[in-house]
Amino acid sequence: MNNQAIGELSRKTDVHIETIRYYERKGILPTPMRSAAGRRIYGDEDVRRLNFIHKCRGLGFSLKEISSLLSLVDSGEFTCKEVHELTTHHAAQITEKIVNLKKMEGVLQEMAAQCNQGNVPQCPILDSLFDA
Amino acid sequence: MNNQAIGELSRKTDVHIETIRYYERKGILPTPMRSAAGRRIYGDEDVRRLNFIHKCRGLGFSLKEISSLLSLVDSGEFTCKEVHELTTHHAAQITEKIVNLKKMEGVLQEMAAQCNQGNVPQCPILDSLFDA
DNA sequence: TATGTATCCTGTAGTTGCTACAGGAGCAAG
DNA sequence: CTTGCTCCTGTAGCAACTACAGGATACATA
Repeated sequence: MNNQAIGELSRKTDVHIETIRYYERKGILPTPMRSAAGRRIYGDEDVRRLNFIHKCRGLGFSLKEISSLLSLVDSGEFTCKEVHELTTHHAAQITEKIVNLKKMEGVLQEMAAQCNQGNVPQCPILDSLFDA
Repeated sequence: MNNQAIGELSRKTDVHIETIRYYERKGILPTPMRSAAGRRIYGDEDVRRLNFIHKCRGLGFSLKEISSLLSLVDSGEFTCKEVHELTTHHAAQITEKIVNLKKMEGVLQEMAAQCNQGNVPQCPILDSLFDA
């Protein structure tokens, strides 16, 4: 189909209408054709591209990173190596986030374990948070 | 010390001056006394409170959550049980984040492993991202 | 006393990735 | 012809800051 309104694109890709327009403003989706009345008209290529963006977002890529990937694709001059680098770099960032969150998790669990959950206004969790 | 300027509070707590003023605007730090010339004056209690906030932020608590904790403390009517609940709830959220990030990490590593990193304009990573 | 520079003030705008209107216009069916 | 859905633009809000601009004050040194 090459004559889809924004609502249909939205349903097909599971991306909110306002998010689609946002992506357009941000230059990550191309400015589409318009109907006589000024409504956006999309084709299958847009579905494909938006699915790509959606999938990347789901993997935690920033819009900037997605832009880079799409620029590579659009230029047609990408190499597999470049894409691999962007991907592994991103994976490393995620790994780092995981490490940090695990540290937090550990501290929180440790604090919670100190606590007898009593009904008294005294709490080892707060104590340890207030200790500089 | 009970006559500290914002810069000193900042140095003691490792919180940026503008962040301190931001916390004040947000109502998470009390509006401080002012000098004759209108400069903020802080005491040791502020150092303690800001350290608490800073530590909580480092553990991934939102300002809203920190507000709740501080309200409990300020009211003096908290129980250890309440604090324990807030803490374990937050820990559970972090655990969830970790789970999600690990999924992402797995997918990314899998994709990257598919790739031979060649110098050709063809890439299994992109292929799998474009496939809906 | 003059001067320099460090610190402080307010207020506003930018960041990221959206989401949520308000207020208006078009389209399709009964 | 009217009802209700979809679409349009433009603006403002969220979190949690950060980064100025443009001005006032404080303190040390010459």
